[in-house]
Amino acid sequence: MHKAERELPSVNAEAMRMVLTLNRATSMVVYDLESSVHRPRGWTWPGFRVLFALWLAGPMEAKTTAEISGMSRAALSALLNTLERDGLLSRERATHDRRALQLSLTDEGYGAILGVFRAHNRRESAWAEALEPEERRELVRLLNKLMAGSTDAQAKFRN
Amino acid sequence: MHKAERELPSVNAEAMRMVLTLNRATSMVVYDLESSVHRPRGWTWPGFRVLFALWLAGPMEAKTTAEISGMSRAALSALLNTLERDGLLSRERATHDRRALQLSLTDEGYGAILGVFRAHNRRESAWAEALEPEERRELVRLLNKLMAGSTDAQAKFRN
DNA sequence: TCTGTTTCATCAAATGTTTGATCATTTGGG
DNA sequence: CCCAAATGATCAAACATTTGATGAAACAGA
Repeated sequence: MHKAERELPSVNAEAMRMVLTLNRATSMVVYDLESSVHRPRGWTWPGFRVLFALWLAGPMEAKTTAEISGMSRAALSALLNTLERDGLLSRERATHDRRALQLSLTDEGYGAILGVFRAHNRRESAWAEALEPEERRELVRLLNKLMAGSTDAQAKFRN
Repeated sequence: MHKAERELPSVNAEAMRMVLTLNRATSMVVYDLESSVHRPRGWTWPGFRVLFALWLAGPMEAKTTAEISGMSRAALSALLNTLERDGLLSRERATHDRRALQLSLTDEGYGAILGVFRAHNRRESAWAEALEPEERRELVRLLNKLMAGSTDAQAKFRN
C-alpha cells in the first residue's frame, strides 16, 4: 500500500490491512459456503440465516428474526416473499398486536433446514481445520473484542 | 447452540461459532463503513473497492480489476455501468486485444477517491483501536492462515 | 487457412440490500 | 376520550450479485 501512504501521509496502514484482511477472509468463507452448499440447493445465505434462526429459536415475531439474523426489517420483508413462496415458512398476523408478524417454519422448511445445515456445518468444519484449536479460540476472542469495542468507536448499527 | 447439538449430534459447534463470529464482526464493520462513509456520499462499498484499486495500481484491464477487488467479471460489468455513468472512470477497448477493456480513473474519479478514502481510513482507524497493536497483528495472522488453509479444504473460489 | 476451443465482456432473470416514504395499529399524554 | 407520536411492516427505486447463455475476438492444431 505504498501509494496510499505516499499520497496521504496520514494514512493508517495497519488499520487498513486489518479491515482488508477481515473482509477478504470473510468473503472467501461466505463465497465458498454459498456456492458449494446453498446455491446448488436453490437456497441463499440470507435465506438460510432466517430459516436457521427459526429452527433454533422456534416461532417468533419478524422483528426478532431480523435482529437475530442481522438484517433490516425491510430486507427481511422482501426475503420472506421468496421463502414463503417456496413453502418453507409461514407468515401470520400476531394476535396480541395486529401490526406484528408471527413467523414459523412449515414442515417442509423444518425438514429442509436439517439437511442443509448438516452440509453447511461440514464445510464450516473444513474451514475450521485450517487453524489449531487454540488459534480458533483466539480468533473468536479477538473478533468479539473488536465488536465490543465498536461501541466506543461510535459505529453505526442496523436499525 | 444447544438445539443444534441435540438434534444433530454430529454438529461441530466450534467451527460454527468461528464462522458465525467472523461473519458478525465483518458485517458490523462493513455496515458501519458503508453507512457512515460511502452511502452518505452516494457511493457503495463495491464501487469504492473498484475505484480504490484503480487509484492504487493505475489503469488496468477489467479482468485484473475484478480479481483485485474480489468480484466476478459479470458483477464488475454491471458495476461499471454505474461508475461510468457517474463520470468516475472510463471504459476503453484495449488496443492489443479487442475483447478486453481498459479501465482508468477520470480526473473527477481521481479527486473523489482521495477524499472518500481519507474518511474511510479514519473509520478503519476507529475500529482498529478496539484491539491492542499486538492483537491486531495476531488477528491478521490468523485470518491469513485461515485463507491459506482453504486450499486444503478444497474451497470454491470466484472465477 | 479453417475450424473448434478458449477467453473477455455483456446480457437476462432471479435474489437480496439500502434508504426513504407510506399505511395501519398501538401507545401515551393531556 | 382523543389526538399526536412511536412502532411494525411493506413498498418503491436504485444497486449489486449470482448463474447461465450469448456474441465477439483470439488462439491452436490439423
